[in-house]
Amino acid sequence: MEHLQGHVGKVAVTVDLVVLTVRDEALCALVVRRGIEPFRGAWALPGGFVLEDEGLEEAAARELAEETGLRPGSVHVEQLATYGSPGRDPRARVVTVAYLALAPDLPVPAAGSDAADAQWCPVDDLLAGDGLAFDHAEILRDGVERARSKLEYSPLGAAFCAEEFTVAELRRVYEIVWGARLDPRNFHRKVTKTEAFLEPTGATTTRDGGRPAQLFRRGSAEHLHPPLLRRTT
Amino acid sequence: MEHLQGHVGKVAVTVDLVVLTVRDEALCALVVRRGIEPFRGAWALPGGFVLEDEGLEEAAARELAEETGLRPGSVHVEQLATYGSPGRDPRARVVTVAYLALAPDLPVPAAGSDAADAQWCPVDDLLAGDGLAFDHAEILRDGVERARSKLEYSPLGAAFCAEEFTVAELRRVYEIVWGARLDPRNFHRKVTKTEAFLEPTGATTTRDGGRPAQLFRRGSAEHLHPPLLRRTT
DNA sequence: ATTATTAGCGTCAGAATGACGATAAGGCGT
DNA sequence: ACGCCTTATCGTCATTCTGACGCTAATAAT
Repeated sequence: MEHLQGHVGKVAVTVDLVVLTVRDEALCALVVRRGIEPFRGAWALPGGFVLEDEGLEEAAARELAEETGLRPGSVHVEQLATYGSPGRDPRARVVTVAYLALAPDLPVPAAGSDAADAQWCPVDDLLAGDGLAFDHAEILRDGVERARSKLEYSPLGAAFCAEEFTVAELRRVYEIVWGARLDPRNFHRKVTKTEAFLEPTGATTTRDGGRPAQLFRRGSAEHLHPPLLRRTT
Repeated sequence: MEHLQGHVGKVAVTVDLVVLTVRDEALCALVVRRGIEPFRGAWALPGGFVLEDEGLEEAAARELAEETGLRPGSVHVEQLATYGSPGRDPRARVVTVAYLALAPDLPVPAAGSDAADAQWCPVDDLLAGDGLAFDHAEILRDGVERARSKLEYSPLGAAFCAEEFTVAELRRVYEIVWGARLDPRNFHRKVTKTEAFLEPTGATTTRDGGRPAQLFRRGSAEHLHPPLLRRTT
């Protein structure tokens, strides 16, 4: 950190977004089709350059809005990690700061912007093949793993749900993100007994069929104590 | 991610290191005295520019070696977070990728390099005052919080210990990093009963006084199941 | 009304944890 | 050699948390 003269290479800095949602019984990520080389025609994570005088978080929020047109309040965004291998972009040295966003099932990506077409795609499909541009498969993998951990230690599973949701809807989120079945009764006990995890709205719904279920909002808790761990194996 | 032309500002990228160790009953961080403006004379986290054709992790490892002269094997290094507020460096736009390193109590920083003098300083002192350059107080705070969490969910407390250590030495690490007292008997039960947390060496030592204690090495576990949580409050 | 379906409560056994007693095995002073 | 101090390590017991699973409640469809 001693000299700022030009003998050190300046590099381009981008933000890339791992935007996850739960749709059609699958954990899905937002991907855009690349219109130019390299990786023309391949899927890529949405993202773009950090502008001058723009903070990283700010850039991520801007890209997210451009790409999805969602109201900022309803989406959880956090920094994921930074990727800067010299060869990750064949054109030039590019360091990218990846952000993880957890969103409820949104209408449809509002596209409209640069990216030809943006769409939700199951992460299992994206990670199974080799179709993602650059090192985006690695970034996506890290994002998915982070999301899985978040469900254990934080109440952020609710970020995948609508503003108001039932315990069963929240449980489906857990089951789909973790890829494991959970006992409905034990899950119900855990989330309702954990302080500040859920906040009852007083209303009920029958949209899941059967007996009416209470509707909840996200509680004020930041962390889960104790956590809700997957697999005791 | 569509055009790489020059209409986007290129920025300088640095790595900064939060190197933590446990010394003299306190959690300490490695800091260097700044020799030039801005913040001349203030303490700063060690760090430096990422060279061309150098990966981020690689740059962090290089800086760590330059600053401490330690054998790479004995130190745990992981990416912490990236900081890039437009105003964080008054001279120019600088994005820094912070790394967290957990080290055993090393002889003394080998200084020798650029940084005038490097030394260990208790994090409580560093965070109490306002003496850290740039946004390094925020970075350090994040690093300390990450370290505290790591102790809960991973066996990395051992990264603060020598190659071979006793249960009591490991417990002291927890107590100092968390700033809380732990019951020696319950701690002993937890760490010895958790699969692959510790690997017995067969040897014993009396360096802590009293009855000889078994020596252990870090086990192969990556995570703790179930975790070792602080405060049940 | 009957049935299907989901919500939500209750029970019980096993695991994990916190509090803490008791014993083991060294060093040390006398 | 002997007792004492210190720390290591094991054990007990009550409490809490979890997994497995039975049972009743409340609605929609028939």
